[in-house]
Amino acid sequence: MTPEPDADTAAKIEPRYVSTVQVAKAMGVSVSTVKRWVDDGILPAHRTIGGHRKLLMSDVIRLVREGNLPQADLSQLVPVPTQIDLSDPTAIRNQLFNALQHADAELVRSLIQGGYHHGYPLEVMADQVIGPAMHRIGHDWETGKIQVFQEHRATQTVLAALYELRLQLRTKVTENRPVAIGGAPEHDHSILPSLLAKLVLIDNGWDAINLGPHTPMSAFEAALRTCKPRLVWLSASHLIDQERFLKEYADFYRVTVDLGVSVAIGGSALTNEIRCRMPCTTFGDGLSHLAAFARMLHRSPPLPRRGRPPDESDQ
Amino acid sequence: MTPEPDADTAAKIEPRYVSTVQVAKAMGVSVSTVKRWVDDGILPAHRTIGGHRKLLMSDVIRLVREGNLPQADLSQLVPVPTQIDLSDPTAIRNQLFNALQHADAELVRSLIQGGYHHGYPLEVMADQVIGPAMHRIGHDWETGKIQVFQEHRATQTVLAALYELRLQLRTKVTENRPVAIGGAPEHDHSILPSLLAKLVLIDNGWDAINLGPHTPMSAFEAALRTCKPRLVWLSASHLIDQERFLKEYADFYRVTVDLGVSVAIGGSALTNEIRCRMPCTTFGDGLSHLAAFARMLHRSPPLPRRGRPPDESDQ
DNA sequence: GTCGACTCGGGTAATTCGGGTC
DNA sequence: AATGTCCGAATTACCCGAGTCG
Repeated sequence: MTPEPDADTAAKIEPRYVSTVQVAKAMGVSVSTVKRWVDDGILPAHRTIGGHRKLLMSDVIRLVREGNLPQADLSQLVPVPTQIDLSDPTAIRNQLFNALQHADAELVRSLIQGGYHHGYPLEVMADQVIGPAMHRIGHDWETGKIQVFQEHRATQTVLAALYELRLQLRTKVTENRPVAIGGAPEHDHSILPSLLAKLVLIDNGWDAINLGPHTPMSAFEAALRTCKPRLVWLSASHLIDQERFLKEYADFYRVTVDLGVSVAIGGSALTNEIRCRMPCTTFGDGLSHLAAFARMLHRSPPLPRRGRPPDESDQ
Repeated sequence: MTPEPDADTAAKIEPRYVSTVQVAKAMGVSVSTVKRWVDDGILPAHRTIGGHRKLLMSDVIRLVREGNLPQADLSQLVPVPTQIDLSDPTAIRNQLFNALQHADAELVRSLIQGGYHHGYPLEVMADQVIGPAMHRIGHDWETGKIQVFQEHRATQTVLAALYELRLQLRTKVTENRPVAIGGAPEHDHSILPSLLAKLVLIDNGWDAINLGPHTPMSAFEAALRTCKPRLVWLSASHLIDQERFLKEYADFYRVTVDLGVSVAIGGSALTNEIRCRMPCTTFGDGLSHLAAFARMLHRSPPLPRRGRPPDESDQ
């Protein structure tokens, strides 16, 4: 894995270098083999001062094409077999929107995975690419520009691409990943926001359990007691009965305080009016907030449980 | 305590490539035979620079399932870490149920993929393993034995495993695959049945488009006209307003007849009483029916369109 | 400056290749 | 005609202490 391509700024990407291990995995051979190929001059490589090999992606691609490994898993290295523009999130978003309109699943996959592997953090992909594209799809549907089935098909296409991307996230070897639980509230049947939240958390070193859409607050509460998470996310895109939701949420939040669990809420359904009535640890307009909060929390000790002073043995 | 997950979480990259010896062992033939098959073009393979053959797993799976080789056990190729019993679907189902109860995602993945690669067709896995296991989860939830969130978590776990399995299906060459479209009707929010139908169709050589849950019949109709499928599947697990559904379905069915599209319906919500009132090309109690019907249809010419004799220019 | 993760070497063991033969 | 087996040579994979990276 690349040693943390930090997530603050993601707008500038240079010619991308990869390590021997990455190439080995992509081509299905061992690291020793890649090193030997480099040493034998088959595969050009630059060296760092300390002697580490740094391979230019284009060189790897060339070897893969000239050699006979066309279907090597270059999705980790070369997201784009065709010509797509990854220069900035807005460009990706527009291409994604078009690809979704034309139901080009292959292109959707390339754009989402390409953007991620190109260096954009997952939360940026979610907030600035996938979210807006899907929102525009939804808008065009409401205004009659596209049909219902196209919206459904687009959702399914993105879903498939995201589950494929999930397999490529950097799952750090460091065990003891803190647990997070989340989902969408009752009567909210949107799938993507909560799945994206899960992926973002996984990408940030968490062990995220997604309860999926249409999950009543009572179920969150039960999951809380069973799974002992440090964080709960709630992604609300549609609310049927606001008052009832707020009431149940209030009960739920009391439990999280008792258990010392942080609560992160978000979603387009949470208007200013509503969020003012929702106590929580953090609110975010997008998954970038969630990611930042999760990173912060990951380095902090658990919240103290109410009614019990912090134990000396903590920390 | 935690249900004892496997030693180190399988953060390892799925071996997309396998060697000739691995294939030979899995298929019960000798290495030379595999090499000859590769050289004769029967089995596609790529070579490393040094000349070693690297076989793509999906190619192997495809060969095994097309040419019906005896006792090919591809589960040897799939890393099955723990000792699991693949001897018969019932055993897998029970293990799957337990794994879902304990939220052992890794084991769920191994069971589903292991069963498929062990030789059970996808429709068998769906009808005799996944379906019953999820049904039992649902039953235990209704009777209060397990909690809501466990049911949700189980669904999400299976979902992830299925999307991963999807990448291993014989999605080989783009050889004029006939198009199928399907989904769940309005107010039916179950995800798995329709996804399983999609996977079964893909595995049987179709190009399946899943519109997902909660899709109104009008959307099916629009998709029909746009995508020109040869087959439509409708998976109904929950019906809110039966009469309205039947009425809208009747309208929809008329369109399918006009367009010469076959209609396959199924799902636990379609009781005898209801199905008697639903005209369709075929009804199935499970995906085995759908698979058989799809295979039959794949070898047949398209249905004639009503009111117009088959045109020579039809493709 | 500490630290964990990654990479480099190089040596050795294990696979795989190709061809020829049963 | 199709497989299975045996061989030396070439290729690849595994191992591990030391050094590098961020």
